[in-house]
Amino acid sequence: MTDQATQRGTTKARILDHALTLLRDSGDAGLTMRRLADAAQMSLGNLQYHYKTRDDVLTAMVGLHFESCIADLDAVMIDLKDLPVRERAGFLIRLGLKHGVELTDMCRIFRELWAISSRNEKVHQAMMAYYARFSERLATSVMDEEAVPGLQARLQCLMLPFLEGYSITGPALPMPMEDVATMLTDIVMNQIPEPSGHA
Amino acid sequence: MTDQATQRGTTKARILDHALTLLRDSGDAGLTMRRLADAAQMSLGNLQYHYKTRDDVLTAMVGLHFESCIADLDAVMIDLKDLPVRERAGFLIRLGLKHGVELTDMCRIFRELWAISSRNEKVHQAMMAYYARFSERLATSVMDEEAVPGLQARLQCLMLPFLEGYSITGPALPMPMEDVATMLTDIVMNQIPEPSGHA
DNA sequence: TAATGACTAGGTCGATTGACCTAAGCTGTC
DNA sequence: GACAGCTTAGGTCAATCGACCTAGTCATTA
Repeated sequence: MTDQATQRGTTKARILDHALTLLRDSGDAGLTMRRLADAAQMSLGNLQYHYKTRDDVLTAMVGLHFESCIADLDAVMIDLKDLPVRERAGFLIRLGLKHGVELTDMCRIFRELWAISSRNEKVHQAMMAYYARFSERLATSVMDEEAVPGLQARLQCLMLPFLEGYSITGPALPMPMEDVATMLTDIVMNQIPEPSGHA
Repeated sequence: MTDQATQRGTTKARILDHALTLLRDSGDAGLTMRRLADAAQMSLGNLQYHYKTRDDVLTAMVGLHFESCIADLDAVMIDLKDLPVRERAGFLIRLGLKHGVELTDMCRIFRELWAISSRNEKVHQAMMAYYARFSERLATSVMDEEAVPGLQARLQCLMLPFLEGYSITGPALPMPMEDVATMLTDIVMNQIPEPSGHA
């Protein structure tokens, strides 16, 4: 079962991978079982062997996408460990803001999921749980100790909404991304009562 | 043509109104010509008399929704004219944050439009133009004169992304809305070099 | 009176959908 | 060799879709 166990994971992952691509490119309505089977180069029957209904595909896909997002953040954090606080915050903020300017794949998928989540309680719960985990890691990757009570929570409430909102409204704003990044970094540093922060 | 002129506007508005409701409740895929005709209590033929294709409905709907959003803001601004800056900012921020907590109809529609806009250039352009107008009014309704060069732009880049992002991530954040409102109000006031700001 | 705009009620068309089904082939494990 | 898991290739089913069409009604306008 060694090969099969690998294949099992691979096939399902392949399906979900193509499902995400379809969702990104053609939206909720564009993600049909037939198109998905075509994209994943398998028969419809086989697709339905792995995922009985379209809804099963949807929920599994959400899980995969969130996991990969958090994994992305973890991967970046490794390189940032030893940087000073301001550098680290600035780097993470710039990374987040870029999604809006370039309209990342990840970003397109999130837009679809936001729409789906307002009509699908299961997806909505999954997204909120993901955002909670994600913003927590974001905050701790800026400051891993609690210098002031409630600092982590404040950083979460500051960065997560801003970054997500910028991914939608970024192109409509009157300042270049770099200036926005500096502004937000200043604001974040102002929350931290350290010699690194200014006035 | 007096009656007809009124009716013409009324009928189209009625169609778009029901279209927005359908979009909000059942998403992009749920908004079909037949369902729309049913919802608006008219024949499919008549609906197609007013809007030849589904795409015509979509684009017209986007325009209507944006106009009504800006009109909403204008209506609120009238009552806020004479309040002190901090009160005004706080009121507007709380108003914006509420959309996320309660998941307003307006908010649901925006989520659908975000998804559509990433696959429809026309809708995307319309949304960016709207956001630019909206954030401008938001900024001027906090501070109508430019106390410092670039202040308006900074307020726009601060408030719009945050409020829109909060409408998605709000329920996942570890602080109650009221505290987030206070934090954001403080940050906004810190941008304004006035005796009203602190520290 | 003739024309026009708004509207109803119905039908047709090809195309697509999700769900479900069957019969068969393949490849490892027990 | 039996069995389980994975896969293909096809089919059926009722339902829905957007677009297009026609024939007719009714009120207002010119």
